[in-house]
Amino acid sequence: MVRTPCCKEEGIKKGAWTPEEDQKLIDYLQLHGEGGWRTLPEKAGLKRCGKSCRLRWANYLRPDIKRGEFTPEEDNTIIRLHALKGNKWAAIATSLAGRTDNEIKNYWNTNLKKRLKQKGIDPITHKPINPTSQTGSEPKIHKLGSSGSARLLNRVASKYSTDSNRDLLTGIIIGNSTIIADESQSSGDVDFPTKNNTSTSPGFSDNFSFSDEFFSNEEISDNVGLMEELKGILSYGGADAGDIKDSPEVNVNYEMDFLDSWNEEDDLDLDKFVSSLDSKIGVFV
DNA sequence: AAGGGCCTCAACCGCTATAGA
DNA sequence: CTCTATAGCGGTTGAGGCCCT
Repeated sequence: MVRTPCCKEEGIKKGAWTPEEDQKLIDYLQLHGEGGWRTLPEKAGLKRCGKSCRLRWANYLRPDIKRGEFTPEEDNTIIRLHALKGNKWAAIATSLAGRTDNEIKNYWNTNLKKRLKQKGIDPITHKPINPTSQTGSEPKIHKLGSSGSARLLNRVASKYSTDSNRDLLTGIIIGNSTIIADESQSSGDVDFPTKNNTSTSPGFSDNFSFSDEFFSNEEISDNVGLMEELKGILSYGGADAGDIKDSPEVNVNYEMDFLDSWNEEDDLDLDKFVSSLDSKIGVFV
């Protein structure tokens, strides 16, 4: 059975939209609101199919659409969410205000995917393609400035790195450009990168890090960067449980609130925070 | 200047999901 | 329950611009 084409009528225009057509569509939608796409073209005086009108509006003409280059923060969000959700562009777009799924998809295919490959990261799995064979200039490695913060990240990572979501979390960590460093601890079954996890390991080498375009050394080593990382990890692992199979039963709302209310001027007692999280989760090494 | 190759991104296609009759 | 219309999604295409030779 042959599917009926969406724009089968004679005289239906295809291809690039003209400014005049755009204006007609805008005028109509401002007057009547969205919806009724099937009958919209005729009412608006457009020789287009309804689907084409809807897409033009959704991807280009909507007033809340943000145009222009993606920021490093947006890059990072896309990478992290792609590690989490895969090619679910519409789902990813909900986390980027003013960006459309189409725009994100294009940006991923033309920029981010390539950038990941250049860094030796598989853009599908978000894992290193071949960490032992990387050559060329040594990438700069971001190291966390505090052993406490490293320990915290490592613990949070370990907690959420069960078999089902380990790859996912690996992507999140990689996306954050961080070598989770804590030479004093090992997570046992979990092969998360550590300072001592060298190129002989099937995991990560010290050569493996992300581009400075995503986080500067300063951002990573200071508390602002750390807070963002923690929020990201906690929200993926805890608050957004529906996205992760076998997600922990641990409620991390308090920690999320703590991170939300924390500001740059505050002194951060990481050991205390670690203890708080540790006592709640309590399953780490 | 020309033209060939590459890149970007708006637009399209085909499919699924959902709502309502 | 079935059918139809519509909305939404992800993959793909192709026009146009840019760059290199």
